[in-house]
Amino acid sequence: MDEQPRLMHSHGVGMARHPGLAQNMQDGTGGTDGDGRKQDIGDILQQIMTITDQSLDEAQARKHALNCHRMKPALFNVLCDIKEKTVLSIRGTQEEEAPDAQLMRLDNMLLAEGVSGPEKGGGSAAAAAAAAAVGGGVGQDNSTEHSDYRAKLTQIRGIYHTELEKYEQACNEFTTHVMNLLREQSRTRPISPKEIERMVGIIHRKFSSIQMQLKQSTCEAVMILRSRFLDARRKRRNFNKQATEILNEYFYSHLSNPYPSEEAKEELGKKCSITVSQVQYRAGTKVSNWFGNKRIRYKKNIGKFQEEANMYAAKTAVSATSVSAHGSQANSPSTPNSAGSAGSFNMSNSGDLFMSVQALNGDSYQGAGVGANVQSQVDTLRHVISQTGGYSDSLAASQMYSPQGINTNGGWQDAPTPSSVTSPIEGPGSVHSDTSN
DNA sequence: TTATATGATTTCGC
DNA sequence: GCGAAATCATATAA
Repeated sequence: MDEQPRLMHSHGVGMARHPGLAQNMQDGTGGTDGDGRKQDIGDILQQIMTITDQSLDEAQARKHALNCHRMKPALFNVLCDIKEKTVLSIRGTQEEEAPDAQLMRLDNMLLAEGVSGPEKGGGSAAAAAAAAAVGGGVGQDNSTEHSDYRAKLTQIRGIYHTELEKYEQACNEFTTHVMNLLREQSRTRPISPKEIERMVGIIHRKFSSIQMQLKQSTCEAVMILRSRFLDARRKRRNFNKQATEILNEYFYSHLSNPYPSEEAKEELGKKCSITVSQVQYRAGTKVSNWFGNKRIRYKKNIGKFQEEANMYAAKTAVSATSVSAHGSQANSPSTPNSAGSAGSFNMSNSGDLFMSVQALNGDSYQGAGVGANVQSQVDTLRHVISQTGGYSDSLAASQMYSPQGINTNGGWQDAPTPSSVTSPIEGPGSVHSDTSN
């Protein structure tokens, strides 16, 4: 019976430090002196220790009696305190873990990919970017694959949310169950609220590790989906007819210097509806590719492109003439400039045209006062004229189209001076009409 | 199925 | 970093 004081003291916990227990003991009928208290506690402990040796009925009866004992809450308080100060504190230090960076990364990724967070029309910016990358080209294929991508992403999103919900529900159910169980058990063994709390924490950690696995596999699924669609970007797709025409028009009307500036490339890209991938491509890269290929292939086999050149030259000349006939002095709205005008890259304003025609009869078309688009018009007109045999004498002395712009070294004159859409030649005397716009 | 056309990529020089 | 040239890969026509 002297086990109890030893127990108390061995854990550094004395009765005096437990107001509840002290109170109970003072208020109780078990006596107010120290011996009486020791006897009382000792009895209870003895009964607890011997409870397993008794028969079931007897044990039940004893259990009930113990449960109803006036000293029980006080004793449990003490035991809880001891537990907390020993086992739980040790376990607690071991279980404390740093904030999960991995989980945060996964969460951020899922958010960025449009899997978690608010739904934005079937995908996030990343999804749109990936889808844009997929399309690359023009037209229906793009939207088809885009929607295909979005559909698959939505599917992943759906599965993810369903599973997440399931896990959360299971977690809540299990937590409630365990809490009820512990509360129930707390009637027969000392369980502090802190211990219950800790247990809940453990359950949540376990479930969050399951959730992490779910997030990880979702991320993997999205990555696979994305890479599959991004691989499709590499797949060659022909530009549509309209896009090729726009590019060709620009090329042949800037034949002496077919090097569009970054601005011009972007503009052309827009006009051609060539979507540039935000993932890998810089804007205008597709246009750059096209011009790079075109220059090389044109130079390699000028004869083959003769007919095409004639066609576009004639087309451009006709446009220029019609513009001229209107007698407009201001910049035409159809002037392809950096301000983003619509329409094809045809001839510019009549003033420029007039000057260019004049220049054709002289030595130079790059003199002071020559406005934007002069070069393109000159290119075009020279070509047309050379084909029709007109201006033979005066033009024979100047640069003829055959091949226009390519010098003896096989390179383009002025190349690779970048030019804007509006002003292909940026010679010393040229006027930048694009900046005026 | 083959040839050709064409968009994309890589390599190299400047 | 840009462009030329070579090359790859694939779409399309024959």
